Amino acid sequence: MMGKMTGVEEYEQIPPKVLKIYEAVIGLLEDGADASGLRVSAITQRAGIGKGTAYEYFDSKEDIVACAVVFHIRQIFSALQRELQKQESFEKQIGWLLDKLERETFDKHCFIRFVHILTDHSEFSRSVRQKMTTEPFAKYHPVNVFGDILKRSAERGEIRSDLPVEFMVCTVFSGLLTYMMSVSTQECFQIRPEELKPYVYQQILHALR
Amino acid sequence: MMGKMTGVEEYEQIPPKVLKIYEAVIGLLEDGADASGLRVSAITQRAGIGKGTAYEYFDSKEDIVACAVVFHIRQIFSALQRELQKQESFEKQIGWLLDKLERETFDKHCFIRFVHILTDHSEFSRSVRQKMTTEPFAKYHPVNVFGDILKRSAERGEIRSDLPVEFMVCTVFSGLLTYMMSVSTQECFQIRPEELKPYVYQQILHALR
Amino acid sequence: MMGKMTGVEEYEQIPPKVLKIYEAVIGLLEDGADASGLRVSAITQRAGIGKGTAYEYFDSKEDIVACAVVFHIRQIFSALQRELQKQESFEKQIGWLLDKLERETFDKHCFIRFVHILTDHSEFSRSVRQKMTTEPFAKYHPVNVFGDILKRSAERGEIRSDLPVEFMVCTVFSGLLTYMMSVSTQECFQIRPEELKPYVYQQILHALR
Amino acid sequence: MMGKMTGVEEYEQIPPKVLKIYEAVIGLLEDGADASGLRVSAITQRAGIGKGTAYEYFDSKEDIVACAVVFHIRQIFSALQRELQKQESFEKQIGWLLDKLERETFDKHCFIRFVHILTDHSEFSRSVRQKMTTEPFAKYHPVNVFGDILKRSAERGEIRSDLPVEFMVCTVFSGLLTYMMSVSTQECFQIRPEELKPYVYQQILHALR
DNA sequence: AATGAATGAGTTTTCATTCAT
DNA sequence: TATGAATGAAAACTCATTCAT
Repeated sequence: MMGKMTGVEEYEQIPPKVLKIYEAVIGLLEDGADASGLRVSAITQRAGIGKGTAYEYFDSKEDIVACAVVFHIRQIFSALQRELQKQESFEKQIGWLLDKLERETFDKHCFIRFVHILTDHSEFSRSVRQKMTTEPFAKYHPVNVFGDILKRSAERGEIRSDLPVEFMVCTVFSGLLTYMMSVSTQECFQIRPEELKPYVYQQILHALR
Repeated sequence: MMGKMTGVEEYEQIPPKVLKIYEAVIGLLEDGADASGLRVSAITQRAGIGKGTAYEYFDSKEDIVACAVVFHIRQIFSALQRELQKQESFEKQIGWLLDKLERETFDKHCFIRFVHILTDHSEFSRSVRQKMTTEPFAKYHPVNVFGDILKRSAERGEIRSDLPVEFMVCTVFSGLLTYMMSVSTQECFQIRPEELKPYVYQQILHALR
Repeated sequence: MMGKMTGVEEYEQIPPKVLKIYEAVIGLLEDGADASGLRVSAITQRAGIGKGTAYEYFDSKEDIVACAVVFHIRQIFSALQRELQKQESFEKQIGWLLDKLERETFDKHCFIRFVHILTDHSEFSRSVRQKMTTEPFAKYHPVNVFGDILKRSAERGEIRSDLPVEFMVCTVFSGLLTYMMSVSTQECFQIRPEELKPYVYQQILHALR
Repeated sequence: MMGKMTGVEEYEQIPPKVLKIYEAVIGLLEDGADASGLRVSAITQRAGIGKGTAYEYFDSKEDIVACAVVFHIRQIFSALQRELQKQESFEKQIGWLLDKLERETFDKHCFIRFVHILTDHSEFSRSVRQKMTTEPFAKYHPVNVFGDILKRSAERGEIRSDLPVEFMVCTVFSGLLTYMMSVSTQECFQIRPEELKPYVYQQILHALR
């Protein structure tokens, strides 16, 4: 092989063993491990490959995890993009998003992970953020995915067009976050996600229309 | 000494060496380390104490870090509570908060860390959440601190009172977090926090009034 | 205080805290700890004294344990000596011994410990053996205790007098050992101590009469 | 590698590095260390392997030592079994044993170690005893090795057959141990092993015929 | 004389990384 | 290319001993 993985290769260019590694990392993260606590042996064992093989494709453990997370975020958001584009109106897009986040724990975790990566200042997050600015990732960057949706909705006149698109992205994020925080905090204060969903829905639409 | 530290002792009951440990942990986290990557030797060195001393007060490294984080969150939010109560109106409280988060990196990190702990599902966060539900922590629990503020504002008629207080807490949190995300996302699209601040301010007030 | 304990002081000269230490060590050994695995904190805690206090009386942990074991062996065998001397005949002495070892787990362990110390070649056993040759321990040395009994029995004509007393001591030891081994090995082959006792009794008497 | 070592694998299935570890442990024990005082670094250094390698095959230091001791006991006693079976009569077997124990310090230590393990009640001995009851160890279990010898002798009419075989095993063991004790007790009363040997020989035969 | 908090040297143990196969 | 046994540097953790009180 020529060079090592960067995490921003096109899907087709990713060797099958690397895909297995990515799946293993994400699986372990879903199971509650945290990024810096992952062990290479756990990853390769779950991936069903030899430990040495991981080092054929990556330079270090940190690299493995960062690439896997970048890959995962891209997968989820590119799928999200396709699905969102199928919805007819902005209202339906927001509704579909909230339903999706209610149904798919996997996507919810990915979204939360993305927010963490955007906000914290650990070395790990910094390196993931750096990878996410590299082409060809940019078009799947969550900020761009939502930005596109919003731009088109504004063009169609479904939402106001006097606000900078970046502000509107923040509004959507903030709404989704509110919703997901409420799910995670059910332990400490009692609201059920179903009750909250319509509030959030209204809040986002109200702010942008 | 009787038992080991739990992280929810009253400030006066915390031995001086333990305070040094807490300060060291927080200092290292502010410097960009992430919770599970901290080394006991780094902590005790920074605290200026012997390595064994840490184990006089705590059972394991995980415990040290979890207690320090719990202590820190409590310190920041109890101070925040005092300050917020000095503000005359809800509007001024939100304004003061945004200003504070812009000024004080320290508080900003604490806030972000708290939201991460509230939302992710790692073993570490779970243990911190568990500690935060233990008395006498509860009255400084961020959710309660903001809950109180919101309840009083609703009573004074400054904000609507038809929404569950928990939802309003989430709204405030996610608004603040969105603001803080903008700092990290400057890399990928250009919004400056100063520009976003008034928008977030409006959005929070708008959603709650 | 002048010098540190040697383990061969007369009972009256042993300070109360040292007696507590000895009891704690023996108690821990009875509970299944092995000599080199004992911890000073466990000993002083069980003794109900401060950790530093142990070092007022002893130079090191090894010293504490060796002195305690020497003390214990002496206590048990000096008590044994007194009791044996009350028995009228050699036959009754052997019978009483076997009954005692069946009843008193404590004494049994002491006896086994003594045999271990006589036979193994660890640094610890060497140091205990060395202490046991120091006056005023000698008169309670198990070999002498049994030697005296046997000499008197020979003088009274109860047992043969053509054998060196050392050989006869070995015969008694060997018989007792057979009995105690059978108790310990009940796990792997099925004999009950009660069944074996008469065999052992006969074996010893038979060999010496 | 699948699972960790248990100490009862067949000789051929034991990886070479594990054999080196076993040899190192036994060597260190022969040199006077006691089981719980062994250091992993001393073991691996003597074995000529990396420290981490020991943990590829075992879970803990305790495990390493227990497995090594079990292995050693089995080796010695299976060799002993072969040799004893070559002797024509029970008399010759006992004679050969005493000569062997006089000559071979190595075997003597193994024998003593075995008796200690059989009789004391430390956690370590308990775990070794437990391993020794596991197949395929059982057929080399010292009690069985001697039990077989005695059963055959009884069948050939060389020794009495009215005694339980287990009791006879204990008699042989305690006779041999008594002999070995004399070496250690030379310090306190003067019997030389050579003088004692014929006496022990007679005593064992006498008790069993 | 008695204490026990503090220590750090010395352990055990882990695990990313290498490299011979 | 793929492997996983072997490694050792670095980490967590222990605990005998000291010493200020």
